[in-house]
Amino acid sequence: MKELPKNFDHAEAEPRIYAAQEEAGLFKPQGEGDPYSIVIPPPNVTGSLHVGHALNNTLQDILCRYQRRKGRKVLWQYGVDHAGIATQMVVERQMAERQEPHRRDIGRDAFVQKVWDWKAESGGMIKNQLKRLGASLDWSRERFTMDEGLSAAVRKVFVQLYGEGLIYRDKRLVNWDPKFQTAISDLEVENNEVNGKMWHFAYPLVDGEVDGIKEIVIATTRPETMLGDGAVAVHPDDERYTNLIGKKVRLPIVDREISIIADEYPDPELGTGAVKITGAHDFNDFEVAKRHDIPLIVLMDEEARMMSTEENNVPERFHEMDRFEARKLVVQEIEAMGLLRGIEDKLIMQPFGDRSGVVIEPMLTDQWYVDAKTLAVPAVEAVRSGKTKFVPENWSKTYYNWMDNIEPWCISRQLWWGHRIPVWYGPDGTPFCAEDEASAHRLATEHYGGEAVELAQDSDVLDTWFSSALWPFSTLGWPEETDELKAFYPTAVLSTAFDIIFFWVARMMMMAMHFQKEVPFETVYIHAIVRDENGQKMSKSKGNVVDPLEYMDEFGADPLRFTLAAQATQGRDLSLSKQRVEGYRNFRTKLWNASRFLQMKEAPITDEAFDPEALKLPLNRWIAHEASAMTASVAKALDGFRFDEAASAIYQFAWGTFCDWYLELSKPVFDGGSAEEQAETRLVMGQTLRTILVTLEPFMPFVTREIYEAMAEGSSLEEQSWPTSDFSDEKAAAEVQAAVDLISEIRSARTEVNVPVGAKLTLVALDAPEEAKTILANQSGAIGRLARIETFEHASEAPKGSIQIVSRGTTYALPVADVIDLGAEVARLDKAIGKTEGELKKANGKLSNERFVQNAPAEVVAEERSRVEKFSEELEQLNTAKARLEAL
RNA sequence: GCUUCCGUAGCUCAGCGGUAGAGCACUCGCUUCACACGCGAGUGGUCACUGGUUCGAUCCCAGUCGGAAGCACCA
Repeated sequence: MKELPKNFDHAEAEPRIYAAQEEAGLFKPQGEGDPYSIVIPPPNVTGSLHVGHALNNTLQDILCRYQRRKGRKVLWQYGVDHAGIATQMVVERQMAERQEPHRRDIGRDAFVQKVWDWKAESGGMIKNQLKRLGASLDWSRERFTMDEGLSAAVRKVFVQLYGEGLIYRDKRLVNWDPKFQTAISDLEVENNEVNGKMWHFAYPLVDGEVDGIKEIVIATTRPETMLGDGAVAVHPDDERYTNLIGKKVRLPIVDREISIIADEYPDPELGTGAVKITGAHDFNDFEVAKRHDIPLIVLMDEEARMMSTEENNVPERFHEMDRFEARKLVVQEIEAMGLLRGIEDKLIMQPFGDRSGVVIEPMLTDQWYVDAKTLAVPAVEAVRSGKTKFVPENWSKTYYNWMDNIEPWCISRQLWWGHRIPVWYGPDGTPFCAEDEASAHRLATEHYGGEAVELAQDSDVLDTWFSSALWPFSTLGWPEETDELKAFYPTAVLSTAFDIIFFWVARMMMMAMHFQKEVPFETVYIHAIVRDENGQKMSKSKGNVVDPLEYMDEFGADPLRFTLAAQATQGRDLSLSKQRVEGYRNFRTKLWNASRFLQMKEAPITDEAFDPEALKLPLNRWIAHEASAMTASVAKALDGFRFDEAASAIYQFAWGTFCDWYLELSKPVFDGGSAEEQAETRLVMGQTLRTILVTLEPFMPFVTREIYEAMAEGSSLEEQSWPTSDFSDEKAAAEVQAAVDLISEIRSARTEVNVPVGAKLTLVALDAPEEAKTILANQSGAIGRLARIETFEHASEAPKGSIQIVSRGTTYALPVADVIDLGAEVARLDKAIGKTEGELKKANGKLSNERFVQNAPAEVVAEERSRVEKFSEELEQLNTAKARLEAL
């Protein structure tokens, strides 16, 4: 044994241990066991570790380390994604800060090179942070979505889906981010409530009055879009407007005639019941416009500035005007024309780009789409049939809900950083989709009858999620048929927060089912959201973001990990508080000190053959019995993703059972036991510590390894397999438990009656049955030391001036003579009597209910009968004790 | 509006048909030879409310109230 220092220095030990393990190749797949794999949800290349990562990676690490102990050949696949918008934004910002030319000035290739340079320098910061956390990822297999291999996978998938008609080009409205000047997905749009206004504008009827009406009033929150109105719609059943349907109105400012049409879309209850239809700038209007063949009039350019063109008829004075300025001007002009009919204040939902923070504009553009509806069918079926399971199960509803309402997936982005769309256009715009330019040329040559032509590649790139949707198999080498793919696909678990079910899980499921004909993972484990200690969602704007690195600095990675695991309950968010982390730091210290105690008693972790059946001392048989129960329950908990239950089972056993009782009860063995008993106890101590360390290692990989190193003779923690002892000895367990109970009751009585802590007492067992006598004899050392009993006696009558306690049917008297506080003792007995009476009454009540006796299962009734018996006896003894006391 | 989830000790949360639990906090005591980041002993709960099912409900069902989240919509 190497002597453990008085304290564990996490700041020194953790990096040292991690480096040694990485060096030793322990994080790579080991051995010949049944493969087990997890792919990390790829962090953004721009990302740094936040508590969500800390939680998710702690849980994955626990699973991986646990499976390694169980002999599985584990691959935990690492990698990051290229985060199209985020990364381009970061690099552009950096260029601006350095006052370098804008990307448009340096051109596409130079800019992309700059991004690669940035990545080499500052990308993947999260890697070292994950190492600090102790994540046992296989770093040697690191992948990046823009790697050559993964890019090849992307091209292959695109080309195949295109060939199958599952990728197509279409002109539709998209969410346009005017800041980044690209389409973004619905999921990157945040809808926020803002204070807005609703303006009422009158559009005059062209042919004069109809039934006394000369105008129709529409309401809008976005006046600038009226310049592109193609119609006014009313509900066909809205009697106010029936006579106006088919009439024309004159659109002010642009001075254009548009029709009043009937459509189911307007809700007569809302606004004025008449809706302006701006097909090119509103998702709902777009649908209406399509139904009625209403022209789509585009008003804005890529920066969401107004345009004045021949097609849109917008007056020249609006040209290149910001959309919000245009709004003011439109209102002004309408008012000047006397057509403003009202302004209301209104809370409106406005879409914002989650990264740019600017108002998103619906824009009519050409984009590439994936036919998600078709791909979703097998992906849904895989979950319905149970091939992939959600844990907790109820998240599958969210998944179905999303999948059942899935929209075409817009995969093109007007960015420079990302996978370029593998489509080339001929001089007449004919698209040729191929995995590389040469193949595109072959297709083109064939198409144009042997003539070689110039081709221009589509300038857009693919949505980042397009490449990360392939992650579970592209990281394993696909489209190559690699050994890894064969061994590790499908993966065992995907662990993630619920907010990514749509973003990612759904898309991985679709791509995997289509290209592998096999699910990407057997289980989707959805973990909680980490909130602050007040249960508030963490956000930068609230300033309540907890930095996991700070906790690691202060307490080390082990306590943070244990805290996260212990709080990772299913179906509930977790609140992370410093106090909690501190508490588990204390647990680590407790274990450390217990190990130092073992060293003091010269009880190392040995490789000696250990057969619990051969143990002699009930104490040792008891702890072996408890230890095997603990390891079984931890395994069961982990198999069911109950990290909280697993953590608490270890904590309970290590502190509550091993330290508080076993080590204390071992002390009298070392005081007065035989040499054999001491040797046996040393052996069992070491074995039990080994069990604790092995089961705790997935949760606290650092301190467990440090202790094991120091305590073990000739073995290392990493070569231990998961303890699977099914040893059990109810008799020994009952005996030790009886002693533990008696000690507790004596301690409790002593305190309540104010017996001085140091006073050594005599314990008199009153008419004890044989069984109790045996236990008393076997456990006198333990009881003597822990309950401060000097002598043990047997009698039929309690000595005068005794505290009396009833434990497991036997009355024990503790003569304390003058020390006794008579009033306190009577109160104590009264309390016990009251409690027992209550229980007795409840049990009797049940048994006197005929229907209970008739209907309840026999064993429940029997249990209740034995409770009555037990409580009656106990009550009698307590009453006798009280009578005795009062007779004094 | 639709769909989830949650109301259990002061706090954070387990439990989920048959004796209410943990950690922290709190109170009292303790230099007991591993540990004061500790040891020992305690205090603290009509398990949100109302009905129903059941021999029996914190647990199942329905509703009410309170809180959170996601999705959709708001001209």
